[in-house]
Amino acid sequence: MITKRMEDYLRVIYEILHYNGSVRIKDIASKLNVKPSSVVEMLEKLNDLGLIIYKKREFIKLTKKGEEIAKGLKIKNEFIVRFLKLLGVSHKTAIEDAHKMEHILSKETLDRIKDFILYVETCPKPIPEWLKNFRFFCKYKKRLRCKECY
Amino acid sequence: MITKRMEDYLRVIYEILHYNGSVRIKDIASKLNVKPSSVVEMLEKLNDLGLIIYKKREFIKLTKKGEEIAKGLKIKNEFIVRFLKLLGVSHKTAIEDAHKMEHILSKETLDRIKDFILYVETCPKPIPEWLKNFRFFCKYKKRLRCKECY
DNA sequence: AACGAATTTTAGGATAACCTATTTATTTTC
DNA sequence: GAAAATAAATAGGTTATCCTAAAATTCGTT
Repeated sequence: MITKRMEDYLRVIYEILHYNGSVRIKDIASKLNVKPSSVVEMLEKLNDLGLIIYKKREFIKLTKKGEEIAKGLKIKNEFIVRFLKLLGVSHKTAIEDAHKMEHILSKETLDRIKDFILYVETCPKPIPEWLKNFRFFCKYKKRLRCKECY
Repeated sequence: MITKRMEDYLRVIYEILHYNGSVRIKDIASKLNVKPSSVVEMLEKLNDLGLIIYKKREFIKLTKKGEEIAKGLKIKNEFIVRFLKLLGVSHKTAIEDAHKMEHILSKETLDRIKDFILYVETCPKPIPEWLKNFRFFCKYKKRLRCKECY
């Protein structure tokens, strides 16, 4: 069974790998705010589960399976961030909340989130009128007349 | 520090209390899919934190503080469920996902969710055109012309 | 009021995370 | 190339949550 925390580690390993070319234990530790010894412990588990290849004092690699999971999380995460930002959530908070949401949302909810993004982004206008009005509403708690529904 | 799991217990106690008038350990256990012995252990912790009043073989009561937390969770939960349903998520999934989301969402995201609900519900039409169109889009993956943006 | 069933409590363990302190290995610098 | 600095690994603990099995208590029925 892959736990939420294992997912966190996989995502972080994936990110560092793609940013740096290689992963060091202390980097994982600092990204996740844990001590290196905790990282080593988790690396052993992930290795035993066939999600990474970890041998003492050697470079860490993701296996096919591990990489797939990490990539899936990253994609999920990006959708959630985009969604929250459409909703008017700030960049910083969107990222924070997305990291928590990516572990727990059902496929169904995630599909609706994707649909929502696509719906907004396929609008002929750069930002749909209703979304502009919603943003205004968030800021001033006042509804603008909207052509469509009045 | 109140953990997510403590929050789960508080919410369940609150719900059973308002549904039944009194709470029994086995009911909490079955709602949370744990064994009664685990419940007892948690009740002791919640009691020590001043969130409930629990004495062996007596009725369980929520303290002021415990009740506030539980009520807060319930309200959060209800907002999230409403929001997910606006997005087209099914009732069952909305409830499941909301129970997970209620522990983790930031105030900011929750505020945007509340705004979204209010924005939709204060529309002069019972369902805004764009939302109707979005629902259609979810189902058929096809955009309807929308007056406002074309 | 007593017996059996249901419920609650206790005792003793398990697991997944985390930690600190220490040891071992590698890398850098003189 | 050896000492100092950095990084990684190990050993031994902690905490939150869960469990099973057994003991204690209460409840419901006769």
